[in-house]
Amino acid sequence: MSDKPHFLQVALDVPLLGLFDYSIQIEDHLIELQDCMGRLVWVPWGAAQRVGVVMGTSISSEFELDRIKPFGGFIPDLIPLPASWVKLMQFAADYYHVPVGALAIPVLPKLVRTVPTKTARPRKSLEQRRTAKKTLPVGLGAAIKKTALLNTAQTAALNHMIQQQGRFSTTLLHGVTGSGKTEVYLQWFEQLLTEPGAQVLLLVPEIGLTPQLVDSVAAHFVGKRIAVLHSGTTDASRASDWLATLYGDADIIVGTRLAALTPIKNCRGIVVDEEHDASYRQADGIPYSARDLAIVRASQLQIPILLGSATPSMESWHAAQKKRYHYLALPQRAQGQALPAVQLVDLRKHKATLGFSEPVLNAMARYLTAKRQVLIFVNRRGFAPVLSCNACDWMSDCDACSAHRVLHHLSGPGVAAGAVGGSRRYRLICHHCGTNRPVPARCPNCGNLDLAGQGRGTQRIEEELSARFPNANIGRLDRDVNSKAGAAAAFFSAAHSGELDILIGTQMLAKGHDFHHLSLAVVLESDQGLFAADFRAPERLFANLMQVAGRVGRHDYVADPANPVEPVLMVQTRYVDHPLFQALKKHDYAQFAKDHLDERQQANMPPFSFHVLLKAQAKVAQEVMAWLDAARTQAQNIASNMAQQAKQEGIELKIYLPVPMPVARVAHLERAQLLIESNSRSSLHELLGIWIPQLQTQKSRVRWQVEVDPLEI
DNA sequence: AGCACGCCGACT
DNA sequence: GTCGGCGTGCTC
Repeated sequence: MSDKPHFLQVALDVPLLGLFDYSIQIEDHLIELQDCMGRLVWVPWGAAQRVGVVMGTSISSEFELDRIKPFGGFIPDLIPLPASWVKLMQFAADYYHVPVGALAIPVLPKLVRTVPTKTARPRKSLEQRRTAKKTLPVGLGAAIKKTALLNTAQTAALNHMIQQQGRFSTTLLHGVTGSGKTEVYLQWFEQLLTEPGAQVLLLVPEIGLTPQLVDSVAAHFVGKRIAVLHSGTTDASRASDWLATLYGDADIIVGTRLAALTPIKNCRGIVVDEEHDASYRQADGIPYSARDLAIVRASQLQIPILLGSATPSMESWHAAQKKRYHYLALPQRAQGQALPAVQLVDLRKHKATLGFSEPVLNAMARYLTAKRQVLIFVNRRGFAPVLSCNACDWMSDCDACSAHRVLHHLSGPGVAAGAVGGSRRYRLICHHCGTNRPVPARCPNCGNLDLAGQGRGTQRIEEELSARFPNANIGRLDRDVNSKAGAAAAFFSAAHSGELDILIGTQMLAKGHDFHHLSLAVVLESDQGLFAADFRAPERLFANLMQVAGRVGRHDYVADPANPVEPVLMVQTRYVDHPLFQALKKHDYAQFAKDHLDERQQANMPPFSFHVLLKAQAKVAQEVMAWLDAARTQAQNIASNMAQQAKQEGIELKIYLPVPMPVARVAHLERAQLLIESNSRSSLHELLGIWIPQLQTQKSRVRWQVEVDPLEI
């Protein structure tokens, strides 16, 4: 045999770009070098051991040979991850300019990315985990299965998707809430799954909030095996569902953003539900867009992908207008129900007391009397956004962040009467760093006893409404409720059974759920979305409002002349004439999108340009700004070197001045950012390819991160 | 990011 | 006398 050297190029979850070479004695492992591709390995890393993925193999290395260590071993009982997956990861790493391992490793189940040691052998081998759980959640049986009849638009959409089979295409399915997008997904999947060994991928924003979608999948697919992938499952079930996906044991894979990166044996079609949803992008850790990577994946695999939304992202809408995506509309609700009427309540004419205007209160009373549910949409959790002193200018500022600490009720409902100051029933919590403090008995600044919460959040609305409507059964859903085990489920079950009369909640209440008893939805305030600094704020506001509208009156509404309680969405605003609200009134997404895209084009904003954001943080603000200034100079130099050829092609690179982030200080760290805008995506990437390595070589206390296609700027 | 090594304050 | 603070430097 040969004694030629052999090397594995391994991706590790470390903040260093590139792959790491390790030597391997292939004879010892009875393996051909090329068969190592995609395998999970463990390797020595400094003093520790880590799990990595083999992204490449070689018989030579650029690294100093005497510093190359032998790799530790293969993760046992595991087939290699597919070549198509390796390719996807490589693309994603190049595109987002991040280490491959930083993307690929964290999405592996913990039980798979554990270094096997002699002392702590895993309790079960991966092979046992894969085979033991033969019964993935399987379709629930013939009694439940009913294939709904499709209306004309749904049938057209389904036929279109079936025609795409076996080639890459992106289709935008634009349908209002209740228009039956899910049924199109399911019947399309059913077609795809008739091919032996085929698998399909369904991406959803947040599984916990869309259990009804998962239920309909289970109900629809009798005898099919479903894998569910999201961060909320136990390690064991995450591992077995992941393995089922990799080995082709699962037919349908339903998951959140991380499922976009999961290895799948034979994926034949992808659906991204609610494609506009920010949770596909929002990141703790590496910022990537699961929706965009799903499209890349489809293109690499030459399979069709379907993006569904009632309020498509401006990017997708624009792509559909430019015919890069197919466009399909489901213009009506599947059962022909009307969309709720939208009433704008002019806050300049109707003064709001405790947040509620007279017309809204009257309507609430009327709907409650008629035994219909009422939903109140509030965009702040907690009791009051800030506690302040009535005698001086003290406010409950967080000492670690440039933000107020939010006044929170400690425990559930129960009206907390009396003074807030010193009460043990309240806490001050910073929503940025999480610090949690008691409420001072007196003003820390002047000693005054009169401390009061300013503004209102979900908890205060709940309390005030229970005083106004003492006979109403009120339930609340926000992140605080959702974080308590079982609390969200209890809320939804009470809401669905009709036990609750008033539902109060933040965004998460507007997602996915179908409330049969609900006829009135109220949005208390939304105007900050109209004039926010973030250019995407109107898009988010419109999507939220449409989503709230979609909760209302989705079920058979029987007109009763004695009780006129038709489905209604009421929005309180000071800007009734704003085009956004006028479009909302007509449920006219296309009108909103046109207006808003025109604005984007005027301002040269995405999707008419591309963004890259350099974010930096350190303890001292000047240090951050100085570092960003230096980084900016470097970027300008790189850009001017690129400029000559670029100019001929009309390429522009605009490097903005660094600015502090909207919340400048979080957890004692000062944060600022630098935006680069270009009409050429490839020029931005060329710039990053030179810039990032330069930034990495200079050592500094400043922590930084580059974000490609940032969602918020 | 971890994790070591390294040189200065309040404790059994 | 040492436990431990986190600054700095390295990882194929």
